[in-house]
Amino acid sequence: MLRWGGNLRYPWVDAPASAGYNLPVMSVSEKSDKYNPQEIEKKWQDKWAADKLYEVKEDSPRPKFYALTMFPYTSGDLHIGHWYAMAPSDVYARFMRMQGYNVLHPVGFDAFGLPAENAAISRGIHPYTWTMNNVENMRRQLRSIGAIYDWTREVVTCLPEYYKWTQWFFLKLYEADLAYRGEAPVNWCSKCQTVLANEQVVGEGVCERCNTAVIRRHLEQWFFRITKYADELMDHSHIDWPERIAIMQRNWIGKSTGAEISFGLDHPGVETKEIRVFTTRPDTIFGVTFFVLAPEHPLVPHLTTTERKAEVEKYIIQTQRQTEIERTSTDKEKTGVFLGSYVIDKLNGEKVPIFIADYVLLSYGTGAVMGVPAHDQRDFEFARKYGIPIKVVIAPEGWAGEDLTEAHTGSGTMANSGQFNGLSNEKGFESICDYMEAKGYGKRAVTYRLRDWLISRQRYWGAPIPMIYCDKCGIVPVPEKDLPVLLPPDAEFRPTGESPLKYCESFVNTTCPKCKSPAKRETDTMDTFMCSSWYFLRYTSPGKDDYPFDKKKLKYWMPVDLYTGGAEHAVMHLLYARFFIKAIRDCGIIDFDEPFLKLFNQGTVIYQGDKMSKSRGNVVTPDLYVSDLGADAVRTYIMFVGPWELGGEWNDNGIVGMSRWLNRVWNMVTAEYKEKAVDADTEKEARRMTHKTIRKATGDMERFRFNTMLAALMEFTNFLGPVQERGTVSKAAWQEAMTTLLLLLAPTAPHLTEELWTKTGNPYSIHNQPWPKWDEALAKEDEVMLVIQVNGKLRDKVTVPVSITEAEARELALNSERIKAYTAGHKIIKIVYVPAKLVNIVVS
RNA sequence: GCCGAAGUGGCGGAAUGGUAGACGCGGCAGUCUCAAAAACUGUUGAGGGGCAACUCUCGUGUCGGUUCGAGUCCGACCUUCGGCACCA
Repeated sequence: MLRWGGNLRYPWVDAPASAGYNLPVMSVSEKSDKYNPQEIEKKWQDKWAADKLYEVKEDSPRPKFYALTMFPYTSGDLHIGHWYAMAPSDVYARFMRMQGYNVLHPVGFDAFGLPAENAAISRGIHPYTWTMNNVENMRRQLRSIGAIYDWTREVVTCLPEYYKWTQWFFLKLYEADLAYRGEAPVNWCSKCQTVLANEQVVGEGVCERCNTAVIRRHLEQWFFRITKYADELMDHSHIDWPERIAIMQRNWIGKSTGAEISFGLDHPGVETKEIRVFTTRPDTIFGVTFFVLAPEHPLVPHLTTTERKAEVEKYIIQTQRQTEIERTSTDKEKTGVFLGSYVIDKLNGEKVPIFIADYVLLSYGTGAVMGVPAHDQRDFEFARKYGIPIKVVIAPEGWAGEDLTEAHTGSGTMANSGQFNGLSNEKGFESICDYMEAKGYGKRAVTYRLRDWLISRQRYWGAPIPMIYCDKCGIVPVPEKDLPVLLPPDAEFRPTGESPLKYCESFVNTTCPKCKSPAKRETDTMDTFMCSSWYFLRYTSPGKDDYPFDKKKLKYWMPVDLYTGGAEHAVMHLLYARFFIKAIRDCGIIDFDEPFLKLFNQGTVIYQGDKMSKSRGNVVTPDLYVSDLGADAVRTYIMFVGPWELGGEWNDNGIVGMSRWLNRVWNMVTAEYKEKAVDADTEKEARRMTHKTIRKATGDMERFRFNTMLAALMEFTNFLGPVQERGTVSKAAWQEAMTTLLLLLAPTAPHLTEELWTKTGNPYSIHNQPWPKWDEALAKEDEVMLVIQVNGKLRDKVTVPVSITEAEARELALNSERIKAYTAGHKIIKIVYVPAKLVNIVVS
């Protein structure tokens, strides 16, 4: 007997043989009552919980599988969007469980963050109360899904037992010099009164949370050195992630390879004798005709001549006044001002005028740019506007010295470049770099768009950064034994938006751990993405209180085998978590490189033209559907509407169809089956359908194609309906079909199938049964429809045995009366044959 | 502007380069009923021909191409949605 399927490797799931007649026997009770989802769902949820059916241990002989879904933020209500994330992932986790894995599928709450604090300010509720009330409600709603969550492992990030370890990790990163305090221009949201990471500035430069325009401020803040890991984070070759997400991360990191080139400076009263620029095009160095500094560049005041001073200052003020939106608008005309001073191009000794222009950003590269108008479109526009010469040094093909109408950014032959003339620009790139490195004018260099991760937030509702400022000792970390640094419960929430911690004396005033003199605590709290960078480690070790996790248990479960969630986290959570794992690996805390081996992004649920979310005010709660049709119908519908990765507009048009179908399944299984007119063909067909359906459902499950899996199960029941009515198969074949149907449906509709499984005399629980296997020999068709085409157009169809030979098929096709009508009078040029599928007769 | 994904009936959607529209919703007709709902059965892409069993033509965003054969592959374009956006 042939055995197929991905579970071959795991003998302990060796199911009742797939050939089928020895599957558990069903005895159907005479009394077939109605399907009542409300009753059975409650009953089974309670029983599963009481029996600890879904609690997992690390001592299983089965291989582990860590199936993780991004934990929800404690907004207070679970909506259809949450179900769309959680129900299918539960189905997959259940499928893997039936496939013989020891499956960890935990749940928890991302519980720190601004909305809790806003509720405190606007409604006088303490953030803790607001959050924990929401947690309570969401727990209830999560339970109604009927998922296999192991609630003993629940994580709530705002509880001291959790954030103690968030703070501990901060200290470890600080010890490893991966956390530092530095001054930097930061994104400031005046409404939230806090800084934002670059990733949290969205759209046209507005705050991710409140849509307020973000402004720039210079502040001392805490940073993580994520840029140190830029290269490693660019590499997705060891993880199975959607290419789309990998590309988004790589674009965000934005690696540029080029050179750092030194320009000479000889300006009265300025000590600095060089300014460095970063360029990706060192091959165009001979085309430099101007030089640009960012308006905020510290050298600008010193390089401005007296007669240019007024104009330069005016321009700087003008730049500051612009919002990020205006300044970064691509189609804005390039503007700038000449400082009156010059740098020296070291390669040819020429004087190059220095400008400032707002299109040069202090935060990228060195904050200075060499202007090569002939080969950079921005520089080209700038040069045109200010009458700066445009010097071609990379000749485009066929160029005969005429003026360019736009910058030539492609490749070409080096010209006007002294000793490098005649080289291809690619060769010129290398030669010029070699030359500059030899002369000390510059060197090859790499720059990233990625900035260090700014984690300070001027808010109350977050994990306090465990640092102390002492007048004598400077910055002193809180000793590990003093963790957690607790949030003071009595802070005052003012509508000014300022952090309550700043004004909470009992919190701020402390003693220096080193010298014991009076000192002050850091009042900033950590970005919540810090909390979500390690929660999946905590799930492995519930309640551990002397270390963030149990090392053995961590080693058993990590890394996460499958992580599912929305693609909106591509450059925030997913990048931070990867960085965090690499950082603590380098601190010696763990020994793997990536947190999530496989990533799957489900689509977004849209409602009223927008992503469904509480903050957008367009949520649809599943509670009403659940109380009306049952959680099983909602689960089934969510998975049936389309491929999981696509998402789409929410409507409940078809949900009643799922309810109908589940009812049909109920009636079919509970009704007594009577053999009436058993016929060999139908018997064979029934068994074929059973095994074909197992094959289809298994393949679809593996690919997350839940919609087509359910369609296949529906086709199966559509086939079985008349069979049951007419009693045309043996009781054994019928029971095989029923057993298979329930097992295949078990992950999708866990309550209904459990009820029917036990009701028909099978041992509790269906969720401990192995996934059925198919027998390829039984699944195989023995007759197929042979399609006959003439010139690629369908002209006839005949039923033939699968074993038909090419010669037989050709003969059959040519002798068909229908076909003759199309071939008569034409010359047959060739005949294409696809085995047991199609004959195409090509005629003149 | 750049990167990515997607365009198929009234709707959600299905289809290893080989019968387009599986499955479900909705619609229509019927069974049951005093009637309705529920349930069940049949039917349902558009257009044409035939009393009929049937049959022909067109049809997967647009225009080309490759192929015996294209929803599927290639090129150009249009639309929608996500992401990035003066990154030197």
